[in-house]
Amino acid sequence: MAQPLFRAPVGTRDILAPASSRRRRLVDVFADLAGRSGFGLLESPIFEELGVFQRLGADNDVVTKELFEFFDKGEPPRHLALRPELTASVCRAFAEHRPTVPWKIWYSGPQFRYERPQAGRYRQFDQVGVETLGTDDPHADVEVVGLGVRFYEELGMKQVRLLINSLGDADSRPVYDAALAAYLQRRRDELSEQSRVTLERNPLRVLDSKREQDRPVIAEAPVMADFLSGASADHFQAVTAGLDSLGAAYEVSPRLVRGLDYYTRTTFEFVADALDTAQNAVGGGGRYDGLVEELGGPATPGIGFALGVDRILLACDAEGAFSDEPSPVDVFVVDVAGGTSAVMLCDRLRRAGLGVDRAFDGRSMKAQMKRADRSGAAVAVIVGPDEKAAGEATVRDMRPGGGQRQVPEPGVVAAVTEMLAGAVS
RNA sequence: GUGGCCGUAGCUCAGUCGGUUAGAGCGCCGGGUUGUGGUCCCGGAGGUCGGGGGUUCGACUCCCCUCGGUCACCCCA
Repeated sequence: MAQPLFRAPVGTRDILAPASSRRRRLVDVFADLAGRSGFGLLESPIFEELGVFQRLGADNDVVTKELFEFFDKGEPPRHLALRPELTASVCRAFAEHRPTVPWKIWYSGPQFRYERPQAGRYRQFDQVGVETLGTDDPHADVEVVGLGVRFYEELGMKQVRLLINSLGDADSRPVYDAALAAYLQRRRDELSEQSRVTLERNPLRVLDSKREQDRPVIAEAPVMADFLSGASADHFQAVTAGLDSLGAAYEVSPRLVRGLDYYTRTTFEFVADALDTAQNAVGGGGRYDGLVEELGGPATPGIGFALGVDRILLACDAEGAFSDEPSPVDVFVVDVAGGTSAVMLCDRLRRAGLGVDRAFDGRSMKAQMKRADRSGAAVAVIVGPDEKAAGEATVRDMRPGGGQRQVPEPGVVAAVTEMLAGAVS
């Protein structure tokens, strides 16, 4: 093949129409839902000072191995990184601006992680998300989680499961961590080699292992639920009770720990059962009560989630939800009389608010009609030498069995509008 | 970062034990008498067989390297 000189970098890709408009519609659905729920849009930089992300956890792959880092031309150079996620940026923005609480924001946009691509995983990927900062009211948890549930519903997805757990607070978590570490150490020999390494770095993460060998050990591991402080247990209870009142189905998943280290108390994940790939988590989030403080702000509780746009779309494909919308083109203008009429008619029809397209290069009538057909337009406006001479245009119904009529040029918009309003399949 | 599989037209693929001008479907372009799409028919354009090296009289076919894709691990949305 003729070798292109360049191609999209590994793990990135061009998204062409109509897939691109479908993505945009998905974000629109989310934006609408978040907006109606009192969340305002936060637009934050695509890159931040490296330190912002390093607060996510020193032994986390996302910040240790997967960061796109670079230096700018400052003197001295600033150490920057493309954002691997957005919660840290949100907390940084909160610490910087000190908005009145509760601060409820939503976001969408690309994020970057230097990983090997695979199904549902890209180096540049898109997420939508919400965050509520400044309150640890369990009802805020319910609002956030419930928003996620309703979003999938609005997309028409049916095979999404909500997994939820509590990781405990600053009082209970260390006790559990110690108990878990002790337990895992005791059965260390039964663990996979990988998990033994993980055990040294972060015992909690061992629970995340997908390796068959680790299953028995994980199955019998102590669960956080037994170590929750009274306050944490009450909080979790209130959250699940709230979800019950929403009629939102969920599964308490004692071993759900999630990847980022900053999570406390409520953690949750949305799993798409329609996806038979390894990457079947279409969203996840939780509470991060210490993160703002980590970033130099006032002690501020927070909760939020991020949903993976790419994976959601994959899951939608798998279960046949949120399909492509029909063509945005209502009318196609065919001009075989020099083309000047098309220039004018397209403009006039577009100004009337209609979706209008046309052909170029003075193609034959047959060719232009074919284009009109492919465009999905319900109506074609045809101008040939006869119409041109008479100062008229033919308005043709492209739908099966549709007829056509010739109208004076000034009446084209009205005739088209009328035809579009008429019997539609 | 590690491993498996794959790499032939824009897309999806076929290509016999290595043997002449590398094929199909879809898409694209044109045509099927004088101005009309969708079905049908005819024709056409389009490929240095991912790239490089090697083996051979001869490589799309075999070997090595490399790049890319894909899937899994890891990690995560």
